[in-house]
Amino acid sequence: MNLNKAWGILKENGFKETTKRNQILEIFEGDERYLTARDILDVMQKDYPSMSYDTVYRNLATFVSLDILEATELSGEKHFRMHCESDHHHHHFICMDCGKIKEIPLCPMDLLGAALPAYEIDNHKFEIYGKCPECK
Amino acid sequence: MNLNKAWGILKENGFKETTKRNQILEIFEGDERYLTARDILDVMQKDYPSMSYDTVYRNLATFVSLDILEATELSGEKHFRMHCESDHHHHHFICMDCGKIKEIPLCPMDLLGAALPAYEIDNHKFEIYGKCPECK
DNA sequence: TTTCCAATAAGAATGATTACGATTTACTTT
DNA sequence: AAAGTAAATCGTAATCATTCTTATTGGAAA
Repeated sequence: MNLNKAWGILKENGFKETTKRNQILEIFEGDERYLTARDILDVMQKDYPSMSYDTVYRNLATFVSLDILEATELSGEKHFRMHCESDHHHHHFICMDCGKIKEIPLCPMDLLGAALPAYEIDNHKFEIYGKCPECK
Repeated sequence: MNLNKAWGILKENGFKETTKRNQILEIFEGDERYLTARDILDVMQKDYPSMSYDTVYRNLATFVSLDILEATELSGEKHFRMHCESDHHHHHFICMDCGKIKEIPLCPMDLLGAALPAYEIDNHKFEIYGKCPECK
């Protein structure tokens, strides 16, 4: 996901182009790690000392709802990153040192198939945690 | 996991037998759902109006560290339940309505095998969320 | 340019969790 | 059984992430 595509989605859905919104997206475009709301605020406040948490959280929620960002909960805190470009469903290895991810092309749900008849499956989470080759 | 086994582990590790601790364990023994710290406190305060959060959280952390309870984070809150009896590694389907679980006997990590060479894998999470047959 | 409504700022509120000094309790030793 | 000791608990306050509220600002349409 890049800035242009993100703005396309936002415009399609009637969201206004604001400087704050743009800078939040720029931060994510330039960082492949999972970031917290605080991470974003810290960067933003260098340029906008009056930046508020509310603006960060509100926009992060907007971006996630439009599939511009993807979110996961790591050690009790919500983390965000640009939504993957790859069009097919996949999962992530997450480096707990640097926060970078590696795509895992397969999904365990494929194998489960009809292993859970009578169950309504709404969602699933599969994540692998550890250290990437660079951090090891 | 039952009360006796839990107390065996606790005694082995030098923990004292207290009434509060015992009642927390009894609650988990009698409930197969994932419960929050608040759930525990609410039940306990009927018998012990002075019960404090500190006691709940401290004991939950103790129990998890001794593998008496297992924990997971559901919609931003830590949830706990008795550690499964089954000796082999498995995962869970979790009903988001009633909180009950169903064991999934297979683990996606088996398939990944050597798909992540050079990566240090410390941990993984695989959970399926939805509605169980009773709640559907 | 003016107007309208979304977007933001500022700060208070909330909810979960942790921390801490004072007190009580369980277990050990006498 | 009584006393000693360290663990466990209480009561309360602090902290952290997140959300809410109200007034103000800013983007874009008329």
